Amino acid sequence: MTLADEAITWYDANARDLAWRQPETTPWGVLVSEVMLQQTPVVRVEPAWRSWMTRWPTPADLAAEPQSEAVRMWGRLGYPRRAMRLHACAQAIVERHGGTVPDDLDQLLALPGVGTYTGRAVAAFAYGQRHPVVDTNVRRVVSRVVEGKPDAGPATTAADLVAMEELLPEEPARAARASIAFMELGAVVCTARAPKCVACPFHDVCAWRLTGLPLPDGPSRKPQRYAGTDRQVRGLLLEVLRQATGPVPRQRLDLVWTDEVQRARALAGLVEDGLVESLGAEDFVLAGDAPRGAVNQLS
DNA sequence: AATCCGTGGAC
DNA sequence: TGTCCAAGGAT
Repeated sequence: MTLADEAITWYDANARDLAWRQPETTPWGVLVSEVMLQQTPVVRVEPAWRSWMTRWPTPADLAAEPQSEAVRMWGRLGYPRRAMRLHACAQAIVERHGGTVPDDLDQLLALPGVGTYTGRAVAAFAYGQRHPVVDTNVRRVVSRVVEGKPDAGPATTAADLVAMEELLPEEPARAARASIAFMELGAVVCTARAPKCVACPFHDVCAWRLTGLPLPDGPSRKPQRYAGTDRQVRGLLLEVLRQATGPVPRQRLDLVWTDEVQRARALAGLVEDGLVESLGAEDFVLAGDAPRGAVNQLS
């Protein structure tokens, strides 16, 4: 039995029954799930995915609505520009691909918000193709089991893709299943903290365990701060704009954060990023909410 | 390559 | 409480 075979056997018996894993899920449904799962936990994605797919069952359904509706529907999943890009992605799918999610990896990678992980995930999980799919879970599992290291590097590298490719079975559908199995293993057993080695199918072959579960060496990389950052201020501003049904006066936005300089910088950033539009200089809306022709192009 | 980009739950 | 981290992407 290869590692992939072991992983698949384990997955067949232990896979979570997630909404987007139902056989009737469309490639669009897979794509939406993958974008939502970028840095957001499964438990928070499930209800959002159901609502999203009910409202916009196809790319054309989403593409026909303003971006602001996508950002509102996104709610508090975090990183709202993912919603913006998913909306742009739906429009690109309609324009370039006649409303069908492409099955070609290069075409997938050309879509807004679709990077190395997401493009491969859609090609493999929606279309059953044989591509290595490497996310944080896969990197951690391979790092521990194969390399004996407690943690993987911070981002997917070309070397990671090659290493994973060599672990995959030849048959495409089975390769895709191996990838989802490695991911699931990393998500529920070989977790970042407190891994459940007793429940792991690699218990007896894991290089990390066989060398005594060594701790990470060297300084860990800097934790990302959140409190007090522009990201927090942007989040507060956007929350107000999501709730609003009409233009929001600047004075209302002034209430969310006392530091005027930082507040102004955060708001300008949201406009720069295309999440917010200004109406005149004193009113703001979620981008897409503005009546046609009402947007002040300069500020 | 390093940083930025939201949010909430577990410890 | 503060820290860590959760199916990344873009620049």
